[in-house]
Amino acid sequence: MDAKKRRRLESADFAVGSAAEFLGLSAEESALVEMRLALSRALRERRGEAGLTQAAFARRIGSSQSRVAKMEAGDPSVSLDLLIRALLAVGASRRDVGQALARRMA
Amino acid sequence: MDAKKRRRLESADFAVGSAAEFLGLSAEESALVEMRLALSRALRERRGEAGLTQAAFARRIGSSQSRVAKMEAGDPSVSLDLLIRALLAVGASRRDVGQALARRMA
DNA sequence: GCAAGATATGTCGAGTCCGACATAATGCAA
DNA sequence: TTGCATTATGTCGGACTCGACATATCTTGC
Repeated sequence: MDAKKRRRLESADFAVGSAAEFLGLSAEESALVEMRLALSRALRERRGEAGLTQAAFARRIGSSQSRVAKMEAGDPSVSLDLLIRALLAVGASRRDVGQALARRMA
Repeated sequence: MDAKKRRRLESADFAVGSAAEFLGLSAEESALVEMRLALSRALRERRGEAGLTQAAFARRIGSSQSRVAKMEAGDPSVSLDLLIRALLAVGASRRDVGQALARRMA
């Protein structure tokens, strides 16, 4: 997989416009990045609504505060797997995850 | 994460009824298994429609026939990450992935 | 029933991702 | 400001997933 080689990309802020084109990402690569960001946002929202701190949430899912911070930051060291597990842990359904994953930027 | 310890579960066939309850999986765990299976099915469908053998598809995405077989079998050694990348590689959109992931068994 | 193509299963070294820890930055009430 | 809670960033050892290879088990046409 070609994407593998270019893995450690900055997760980017999208401060103005799509950073994807700027960085020369393929359609597949940018779809992956967008998915990660979309799930990140969903996770932060849900954790907030649940009134949990990152540390409290980390304890609840058997992880650490730093990793939760990275999840929510869309850090490239965080897999979609982990994000999805975390979402399920805050009560998201399979359907919720599917929607979150497909949702476009605000 | 508690799921971690019980990781290497058989991916199960669901020959009759939900194997999830039988195996004593938590809601979260079975949601993950179901997602993996749902993506597996979507991948096999799309590859079929594209008229590709597992080997041909593997070459196309820079992987191996055996791993593609495992992807389609819902093997626990295959991450959701990989399945999603594979789906994108056969032309699925982010939306397609979201739908596939949420779709219930036939 | 055989052969050949396709798919499935088992294993392994290499590289990735995870939780943990340390520490820095940010926020926010007193 | 100062102090305390929360969130962000950097780094590691070890667990996990990857592609690859070997081999076994289907399929399908003959």
